[in-house]
Amino acid sequence: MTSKLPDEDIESAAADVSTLKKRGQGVQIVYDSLRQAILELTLEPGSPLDETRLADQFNLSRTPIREAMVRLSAEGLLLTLPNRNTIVAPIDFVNLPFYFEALTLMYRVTTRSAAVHRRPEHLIKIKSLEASYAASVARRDAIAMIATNRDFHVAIAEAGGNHYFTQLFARLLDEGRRVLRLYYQSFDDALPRQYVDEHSDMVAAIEAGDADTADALGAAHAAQIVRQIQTYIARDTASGIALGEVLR
Amino acid sequence: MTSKLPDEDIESAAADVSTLKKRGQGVQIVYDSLRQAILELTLEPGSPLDETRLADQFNLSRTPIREAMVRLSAEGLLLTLPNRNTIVAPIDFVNLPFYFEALTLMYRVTTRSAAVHRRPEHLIKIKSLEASYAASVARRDAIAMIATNRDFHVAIAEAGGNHYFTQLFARLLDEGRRVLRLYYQSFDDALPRQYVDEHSDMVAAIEAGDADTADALGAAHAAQIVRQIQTYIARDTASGIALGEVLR
DNA sequence: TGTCGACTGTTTGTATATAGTTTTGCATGC
DNA sequence: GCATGCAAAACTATATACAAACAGTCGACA
Repeated sequence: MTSKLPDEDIESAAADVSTLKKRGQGVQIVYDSLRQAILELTLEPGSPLDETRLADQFNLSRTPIREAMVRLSAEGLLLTLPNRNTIVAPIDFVNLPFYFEALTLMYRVTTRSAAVHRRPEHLIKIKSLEASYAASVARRDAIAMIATNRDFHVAIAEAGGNHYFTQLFARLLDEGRRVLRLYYQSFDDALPRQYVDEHSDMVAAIEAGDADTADALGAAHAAQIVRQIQTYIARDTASGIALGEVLR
Repeated sequence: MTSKLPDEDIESAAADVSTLKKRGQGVQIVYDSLRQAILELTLEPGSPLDETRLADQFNLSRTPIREAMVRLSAEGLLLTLPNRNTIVAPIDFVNLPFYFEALTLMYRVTTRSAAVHRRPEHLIKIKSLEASYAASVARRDAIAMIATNRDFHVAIAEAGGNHYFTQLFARLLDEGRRVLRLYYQSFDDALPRQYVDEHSDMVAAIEAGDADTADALGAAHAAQIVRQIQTYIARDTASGIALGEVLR
């Protein structure tokens, strides 16, 4: 199965804004579009990006395209092969254990910090995103679920106030969006409901300022996710299908 | 006091390689030069960078200069003001407590992980850098001390094997280089000797595979550094000098 | 004398052109 | 049938050109 070129998807995203782009906005539009396409797997891991083609699709010159690509490379979402082309960073299943380790630590640290440093405006935002997540679970909208779940936890991290943690955590959650996207493609919605409850408990602990409980809930939440993904991968690897497309 | 333009410093660095630069090397050279200049405070925090001038100094066009600057911005070492100029990122003394929090956690996590995952080739590299650090302390070479100390701890993080931790830790240590540079300007060399001993203990714990001891030593090492910098800043803030230049 | 506004110079953001490298396809020889 | 070498195409890295935005200055007017 040869991977088709997802020209139309990106092109449509570009066409929406091609008329009202101003000086200084071009790079941002390209960056946002590509980033979203990568994280939602519209652009498959490993697929090549051609500067000239993207320039045509976005109605820009190659210069802002390159700048957006450099930024995405710096974040690890793209891989630049010198004098060769640039590809979407493959999902690194080999290092998944280290990913889980980092993710778990950040879940704990950010939730704990939020319980200590949260202020009213943080709680408002967190609760709003908690509701958005619950709504997307009710709608069984997998893409919205993944995106709002990410935003929910980033909001908690922001309440913690430590910019270094927030940034690493956001990067981990984004990276995780790609794995989760694979994951959610093949299972019922029983577990997301469980997440809704866990989110609710976390918010309560944060609001109460109970750092230890928040920490424990963060750890449990992380363990939950890790266990599910591991189960999924084990099952999938055993049957030997589907992942081959992405592993390459 | 108006900040002088450190043209010559960067220019000399550029001149060294201007003759033997090849396609694909230009951006890397600019990136490395600027990065080093920023971290060693040759380029003062807050000082502006002019693309055209840098292009002249490096004998390149503005395109590779911009690309290097975009990468440095993504790492937080530069601050881009849209349609205005780009400046060296100021040192954020306000968020220093969060910096210390992150640094301490990473010291603990990386040292612990190293004790678990280290392999012979890691130990060889770590010991080599430990010796380099001791040598630069003996020479009372502050710049080398700071740089090798950074490399020593990054090597430990690499032995831990978790790329996410290594990357955050390296970024924190680099950011710290700028603070330490201020710090080392005004004190005797008694404390670096203490660091040499602490490094030695850490290596021993890592080699023995004693994770808990390694963790504790990492925490103690971090606390040591934090306490010293806090003392320095408190004293300096009290006297009201020197920091004004950088705080702006 | 102070304030507002147009003008000018400087610098960035984007477009286009040029040069150099890698890949790919084909042809030729073994 | 397969390997090897050459040529052309494709694409990237860098250079240059152009246009928009902002900062500072000077002058007009209140």
